[in-house]
Amino acid sequence: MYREFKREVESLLKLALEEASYECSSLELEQSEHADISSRVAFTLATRYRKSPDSIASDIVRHICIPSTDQTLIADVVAMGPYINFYVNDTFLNATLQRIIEGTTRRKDTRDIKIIVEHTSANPDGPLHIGHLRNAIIGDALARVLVRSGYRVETHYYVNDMGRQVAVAVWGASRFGLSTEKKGDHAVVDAYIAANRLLESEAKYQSEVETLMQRYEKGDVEVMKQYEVVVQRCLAGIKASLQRLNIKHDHFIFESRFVRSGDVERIIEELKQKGDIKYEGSAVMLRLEGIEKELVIQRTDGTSLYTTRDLAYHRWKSERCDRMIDVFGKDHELVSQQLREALILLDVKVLPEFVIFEFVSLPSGSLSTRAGRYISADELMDKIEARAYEEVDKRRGDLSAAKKREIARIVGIGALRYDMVKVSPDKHIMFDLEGALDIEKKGAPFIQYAHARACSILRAASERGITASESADLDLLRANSEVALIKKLSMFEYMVDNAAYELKLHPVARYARELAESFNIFYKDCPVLNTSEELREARLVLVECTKRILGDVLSVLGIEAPEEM
RNA sequence: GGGCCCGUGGCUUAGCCAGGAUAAAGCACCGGCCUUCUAAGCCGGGGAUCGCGGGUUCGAAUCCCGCCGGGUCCGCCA
Repeated sequence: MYREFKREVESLLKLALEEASYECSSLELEQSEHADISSRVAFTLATRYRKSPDSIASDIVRHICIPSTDQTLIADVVAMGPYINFYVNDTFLNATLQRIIEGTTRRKDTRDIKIIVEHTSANPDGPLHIGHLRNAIIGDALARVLVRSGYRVETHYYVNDMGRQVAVAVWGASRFGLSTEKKGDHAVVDAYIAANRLLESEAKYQSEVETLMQRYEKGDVEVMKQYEVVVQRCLAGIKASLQRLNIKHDHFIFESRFVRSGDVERIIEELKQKGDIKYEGSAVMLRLEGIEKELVIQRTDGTSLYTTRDLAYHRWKSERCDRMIDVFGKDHELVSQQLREALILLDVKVLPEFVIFEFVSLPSGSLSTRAGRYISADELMDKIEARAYEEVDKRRGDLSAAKKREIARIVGIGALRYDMVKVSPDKHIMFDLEGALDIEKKGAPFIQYAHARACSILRAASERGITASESADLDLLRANSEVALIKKLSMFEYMVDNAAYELKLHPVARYARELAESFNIFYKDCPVLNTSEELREARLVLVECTKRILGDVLSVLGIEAPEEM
């Protein structure tokens, strides 16, 4: 509803500026603690028209005419010094609640734009670790935000099955076997680590790995079968981990398909024609506009490279969507620029947009699957759920063990997901396990708790045979904490649209926390069940609306909303 | 060496792109609040020359230049 309010303010302000004959390019509207929306346009005009900002502001306000219809959402506009402050009216507050109750805030497929979001895409050589988790959680939440904002979204996991790493894992599996006891990804990583150790000490095995890669690229049936077993077992494990996190990809795209289909070959030929090419022996390098480092597109032995296969994948994607977004770690930044430039060269119309996030490192140093220096996502989830269980057990001894486990799962995974999206992606994260286990008070559990409280009130009401009624008199909701809460509720769609536009999630995480906070203050201030009948009906509507939006904002972040905790 | 990112109370961050109203939160710390819908809560308090130095501006955490500290990339790896 905030969006509608802002639009009305924009049109009124624009009109007033015309009538007062001021010209400016921007209305300079901003959210403010002093008003529901505020314009500082008077500052800009002051320089040009050589008048004091204060007098310009009051001049503009004199020209603003708030319509007297019952459609308007604006109660008042005042000049506070140089600022022009707008305030919402009762229509706005009531309409906010009505729209939530009617469910008209949902905007499914309203944009008719299809976006492919690629995320996670960890090599199938072992389990996911914290670094992959940041990628997966950002990617998944981004996809959810985009869906909620009205886009059609498809999520991809790009499987690098042709790289050296996987070849090493396959080689290791054939030499050491794969544990049948362990979860697939953990079984594969054992073989992978053992293989790396052996390869480091005895160089003679290197050629065996290379042979394996060449045979796989050529489509050797026997080698393909070997790969199939290893990759599928590993992916099965990875999928299971992702499922625990509430993450599911629509498609797993194997890079090998682009080699086998001849697409990679075609790309290389086209680049040779269109690009600034340099040969070094039989290797082919491509010079790209504005990038110092040239890109190798074909190796001396004629086999393909990751970037070339990725080019084929992106061109293929571009024919299937209107926009594509790749979630990449910071280490892929240069690659992403090369990718983009090469795609332009290939005349691809839909270019990838990149969401780049900074690294996650351990106090002991950077992460390395190869060296076995990582905390697996599974281990982390186990620990965090166990920690959450202690907390639930302490507070809710009355519940069954199964119920407590369920709540611990929701709270633990929620806390993990929230931690990953609450900060800007370009902030480096030093991962500290103890810190993560110490479930932050104002993180996901805080928001989930507010949701559980809302549910608890509604449950108690329905036990007494009272439900949120449509005939409730919403004009009764005018206590400070009630108004503050309704205003927060009105911001939800606006926040989501903004996040979808900026491709940034942390403002949504922040909003979720603020909404929970507003509800907690209301909860303290305003008894719902224990008050007059009219007020009770109205407050139940507010509680119902808050429960829905809390549930919605959590769901946009991929976090479950418990009914009790 | 070059590119990119980060540097805001003891700790973790928001605000920076589109400069303006007392620099905003959380954790930690101190003090209050459970005979009323879950205290994973609420209320109050102390604590920051926004890394440093210049510049632009009526006005700079925000823009520009130069430093300093930290990270990362610069493979015929992915």
